[in-house]
Amino acid sequence: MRKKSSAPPPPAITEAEWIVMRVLWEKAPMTANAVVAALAGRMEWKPKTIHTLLRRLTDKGALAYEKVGREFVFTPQVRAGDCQMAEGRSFLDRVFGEPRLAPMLAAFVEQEALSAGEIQELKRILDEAVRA
Amino acid sequence: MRKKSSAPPPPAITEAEWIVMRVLWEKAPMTANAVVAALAGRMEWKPKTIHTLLRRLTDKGALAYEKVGREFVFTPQVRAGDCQMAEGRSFLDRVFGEPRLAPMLAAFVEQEALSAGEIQELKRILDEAVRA
DNA sequence: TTGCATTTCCTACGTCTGTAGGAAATAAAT
DNA sequence: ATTTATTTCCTACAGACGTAGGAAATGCAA
Repeated sequence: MRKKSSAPPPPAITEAEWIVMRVLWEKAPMTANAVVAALAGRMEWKPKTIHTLLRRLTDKGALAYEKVGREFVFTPQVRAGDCQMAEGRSFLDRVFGEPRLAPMLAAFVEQEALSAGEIQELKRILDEAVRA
Repeated sequence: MRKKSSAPPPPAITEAEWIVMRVLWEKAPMTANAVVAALAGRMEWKPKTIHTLLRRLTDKGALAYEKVGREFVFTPQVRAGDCQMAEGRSFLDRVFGEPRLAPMLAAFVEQEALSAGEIQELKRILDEAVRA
């Protein structure tokens, strides 16, 4: 049972920062260079850019580092799920005026943005939620 | 059957702009002053601020005005649903790395962020989507 | 037609974000 | 102990955004 997270609200993460957080959440602990390597090709970012993002994320408490040799090894200090929820609620508020999922789902349905397969998948997720 | 919107992608709308768009989508056509009045109390915005937002929204094509007497009467040029979908996909991409709803729903479930009532509501929405 | 009150138009400014460069520090090699 | 290669630290800068002020225009009243 995931904790209900009444802890301090996770820091706001910007678009570019989400990209580096995702690699960290997947493979941390990682050195700066490992992050650069993981993003090479996928992103057209100079290493300096990634270093800046790592520093900013560290400044805002989303990451912490430990010095190993002369390199820093970064580890997330916030859970992906917590950040996703915080962003999700803020998104729902901004775009739908309330923090519930229903209006968003309704909008997707209304716009015929869901395939039959995805509808099944969503139902399955909800069924398991009830059963849990 | 809502159109599938293959039209030009709706312009990006910022946080503050969403607030004014929501009142416009609800009660347009409206004069600038009507918008100011509608937001008075709810927002701590000076009228000038709202005027700026109306101008920026007009500049980016989200609104259009018609001159009536010496006032402008504003009307949305984009549908709420289209903007919500565009924002939604961009949000899902940014935060979950893919534009599907499933990971977001799974995150809400995982974080126990859904009441039993809301789960029922979501299921109902999906059931009607199938039946449509 | 001349003021006047109201609206719109243009300008501003600090912060955040994406994107990165150069300087300084420091571990490793010789 | 020096040199050198690598890492980190500090600085930068343009564009977007929140927030708004002052100037200019334009209907309306007298």
